[in-house]
Amino acid sequence: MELAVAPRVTLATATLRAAMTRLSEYLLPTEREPPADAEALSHKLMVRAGLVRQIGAGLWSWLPAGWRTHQRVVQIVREEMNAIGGQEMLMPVLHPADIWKRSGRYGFDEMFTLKDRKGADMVLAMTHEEIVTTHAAQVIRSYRDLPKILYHFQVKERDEPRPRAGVLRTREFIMKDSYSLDCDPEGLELSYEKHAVAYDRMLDRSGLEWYKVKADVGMMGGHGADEYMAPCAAGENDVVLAPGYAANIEVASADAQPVSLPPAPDAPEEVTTPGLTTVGQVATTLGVPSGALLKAFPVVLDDGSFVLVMVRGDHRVNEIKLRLALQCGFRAARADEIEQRLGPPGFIGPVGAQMRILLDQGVRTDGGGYVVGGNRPDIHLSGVVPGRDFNFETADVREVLAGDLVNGHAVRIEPAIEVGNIFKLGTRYSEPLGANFLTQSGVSEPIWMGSYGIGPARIAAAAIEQFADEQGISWPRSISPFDVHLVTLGKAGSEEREVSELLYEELIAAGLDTLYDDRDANPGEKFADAELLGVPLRVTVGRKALAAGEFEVQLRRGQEKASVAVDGAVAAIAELWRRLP
RNA sequence: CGGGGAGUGGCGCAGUCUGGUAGCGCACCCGGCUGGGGGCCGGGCGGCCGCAGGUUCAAAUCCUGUCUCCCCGACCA
Repeated sequence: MELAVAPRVTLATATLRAAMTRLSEYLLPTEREPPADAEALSHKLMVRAGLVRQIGAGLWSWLPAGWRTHQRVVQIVREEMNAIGGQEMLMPVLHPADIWKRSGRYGFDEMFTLKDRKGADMVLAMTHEEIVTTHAAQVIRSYRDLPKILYHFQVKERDEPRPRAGVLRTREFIMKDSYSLDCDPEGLELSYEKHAVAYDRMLDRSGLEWYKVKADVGMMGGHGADEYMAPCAAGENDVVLAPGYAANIEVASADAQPVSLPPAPDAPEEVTTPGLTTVGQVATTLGVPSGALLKAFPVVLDDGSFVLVMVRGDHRVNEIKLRLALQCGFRAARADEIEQRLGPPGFIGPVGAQMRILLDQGVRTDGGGYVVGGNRPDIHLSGVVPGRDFNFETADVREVLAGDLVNGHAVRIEPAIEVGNIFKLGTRYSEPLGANFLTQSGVSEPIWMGSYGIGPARIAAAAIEQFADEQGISWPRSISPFDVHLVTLGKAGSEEREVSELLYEELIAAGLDTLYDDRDANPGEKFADAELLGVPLRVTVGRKALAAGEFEVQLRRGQEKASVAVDGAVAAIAELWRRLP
């Protein structure tokens, strides 16, 4: 049996080729059962498929096959960063604490800190804004030195309160973080847009389903942020989606679904509600929808003043949106404070309240009476009309619900994992760290910065979450640890085995990354392992097909089977590979 | 940080209540059979039962302390 010499195919990942990948020699410790404590699908499958192993809470080692996937994602990210003019560098993980003290970001609970032998405070990198900015301060002198996009792939250390779901939320992980340095807001805008383009391409190339959503800037500070979300069951965030709209639920805004209100009488009426302290209880007892109630959420601002936040009974206050609306930090009022300022918790309301009242914009103010707490034990008021019975300011502070409307379309809400984010930092770091440059007119100004992160491990895990089936992982071809999983069914010395050896060499020569299952194992075990690992193409060399002059090929996704003629097999396999998702 | 659960061989577990010197399945090693969906037979290796202290003639088992891990929530630059 002779194999036709295949034309050499050029593949994007050609530079990553590794030589010997015979399963008989390869470290791929597959397990039949998932770890008992694993919950998330990707966690179970990554361990079962031999991709990763845990060494402590939120601390994971990448085994050879898992690392291949990680590195493939890294390479995609690198290529797209380079394509927008990014310059790859490397900054340390261990930092002098002083730099973080100067930027005002020292002492977070999530920050790992330590002392060196001289007793100097050190920190482990949570991110690298402080470090790049320090370098920029040292090195950037003039507008002629700008703009720049600098990036690296480096370990981040975060003492997460609760690591979870395998590789999805860890205390140590590799992130590609890039930083743009510009002269002015316009320059930053351009760098930000370049990153948006690069991120779109990275995620498309990685084969993921993903959304770009509007996001909270959080404690990064700055002027604007988008997040890249991969929908999956193990996701930690909820994204709100409608045609032409995508936002993190933390900042999402939509029109509330209407609720029918009873007509309001001329004045509020007292109703007795003994012991009824929840919206559900009151609504049921009074026979009105819970949306016809107003819920009071008293908060104490950082300046000590009280604000009574009111949302519809079927809505929830979104604390991030509330913080944005208040432009101020706050905490929920304590029971004793509520008692003192308003009335018994469970019966508080806006009528007669001597404080600022913030009414969510989902509340109708065009007539119709609401039920509110009466600020006295066992008393509610019905027929309350905002504006008539109490004064208020309006703000959008409620959490969006599935079915709410954006541009007339009902939104849906999906769990998703954040795989990347882009932030406009502005001068948040350049000012405190003195990263200034001289403008054309000789004036010293702070550099305008942006910061952009993406997590290869999360991309890998999200891909598993999105495409796995009963049998195991089903990789998108661009980030699969291998291109082809070659299974020989022949015993040592058989014809199948000899042909497999030749085919293996030819596949590699053709530029296809091939894992060769040359173990002396039963077919069932080989197939089960192949499906668990999830390489997109499986080529099987078996006696019957070989006698017919064919190899069997199975596409992992959908498990569709096909045959290729032994003559020209490599070219045919390469062609199949090219057409994979 | 609040709530819940768990630490026994590489993985999954039983044994703990009722103390007597550790067991099962898979994996692994050796030999043989089988050879298209985790197959079969025989023979083996491997664990100071998370750690420390205590009670006892005797502790995986009872007591005290401690460490670790997981899940839900809070948190999440």
